[in-house]
Amino acid sequence: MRKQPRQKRSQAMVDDILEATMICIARHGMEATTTRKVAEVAGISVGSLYQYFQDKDELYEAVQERLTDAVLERVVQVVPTLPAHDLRESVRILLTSVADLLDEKDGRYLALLREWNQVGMRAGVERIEAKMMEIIGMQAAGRWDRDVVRRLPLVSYVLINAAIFNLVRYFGSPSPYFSREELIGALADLVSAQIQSGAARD
Amino acid sequence: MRKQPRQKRSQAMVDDILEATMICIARHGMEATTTRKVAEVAGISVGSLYQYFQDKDELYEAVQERLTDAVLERVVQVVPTLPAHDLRESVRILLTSVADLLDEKDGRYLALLREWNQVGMRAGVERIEAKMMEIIGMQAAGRWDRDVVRRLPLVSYVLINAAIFNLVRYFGSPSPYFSREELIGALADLVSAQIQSGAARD
DNA sequence: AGTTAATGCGAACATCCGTTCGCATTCAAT
DNA sequence: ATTGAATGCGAACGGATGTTCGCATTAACT
Repeated sequence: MRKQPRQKRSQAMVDDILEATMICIARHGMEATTTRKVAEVAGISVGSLYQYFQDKDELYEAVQERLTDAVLERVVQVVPTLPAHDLRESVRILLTSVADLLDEKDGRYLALLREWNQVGMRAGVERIEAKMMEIIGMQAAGRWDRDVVRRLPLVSYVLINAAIFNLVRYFGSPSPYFSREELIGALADLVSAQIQSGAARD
Repeated sequence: MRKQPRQKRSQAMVDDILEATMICIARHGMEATTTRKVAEVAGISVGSLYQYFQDKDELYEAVQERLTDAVLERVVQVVPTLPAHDLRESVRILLTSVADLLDEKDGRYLALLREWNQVGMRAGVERIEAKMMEIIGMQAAGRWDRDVVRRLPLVSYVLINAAIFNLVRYFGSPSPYFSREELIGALADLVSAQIQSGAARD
């Protein structure tokens, strides 16, 4: 990378490049995404691409950060509205806001989230997980009894992963047997029931 | 592919090649796995590889089938023992048998399952899912009340995905806060509670 | 032992990849 | 309008990849 972008045109370019990268990944997956294709979709040259990103990895890191930021932004946006609802409805609202994001822009975010196990992508899932843990923790504070809180880390882990991967899987190839809303409803049931019950075991 | 393997040495070779492919994927991921590396690990030449597999894709398909077969074999093996236990214990046994497989052979199966969203790999997850649905259905037959059974497809879908991806994620990078057994326990709680309760909603 | 078909090999080929670099263009400041 | 820096370009480079093909080796059968 030669320098930080100083002129307006180049700042817009960084944005175009990231957007183009996401489009490429959404179209043909991460493996088939090349610097040349990204440049082509962005309407620039490969050379310009390398002025703002040291290498392909750095490009992917930036794009992953974009995904994570987008998810977290949605989540944070709805958090203030949650105290007005019961647990199940809160979960439903939360999941719907993420699901809406995955539906946007021809599934650009969805395609990215699907590649979570690619090197350099895992950090994103961990950031999302951490934020969700925090939100659950806030809901729990002083309201639920000790036993529920004690098992919260494990239960949260399981539930967050369950929610994320069910959404990714369903949106990637929706089952004809139930709708998006039914899926989210089932997940909301799952999460709220499991948290409130405190999990049957000792 | 020139011909079907007729001699013993060549039949063993097909096996070596598949094993080598899995080792390569486990070591450096699917993206970094090349025909040359596979041949090297298998101790053969690239030319020989192409005698038994038309192209790289066919190799991957075969390897994915291997993974699916291995998982289903384990599952089918423990199914007859399930009626002796309650639902939660049944789920625990089932999950443990899959988890054991993922632990085997330096995580060869785990690495493969992580790449489920790669093209040509999704069929495997669907086969596993179908089998699990069948098992759950058998357990349900005549034993659970109508309302539980009616919601079974959706609830099963959610729970199976929750179980698979929680296992894959945990085994891929285990959390230091809880053990493998605790994770499986939590999943068993989740699945059994959710199925038996019939899900709180209408 | 000799013959033939099956099997194994690996250098060679075309293609594509990530990345670089010298040059052309544009911008901002004078 | 001139200048010097910032930005944009794309042909070119070295290396890796999937795949092929003619030849060497091995097994099976007479």
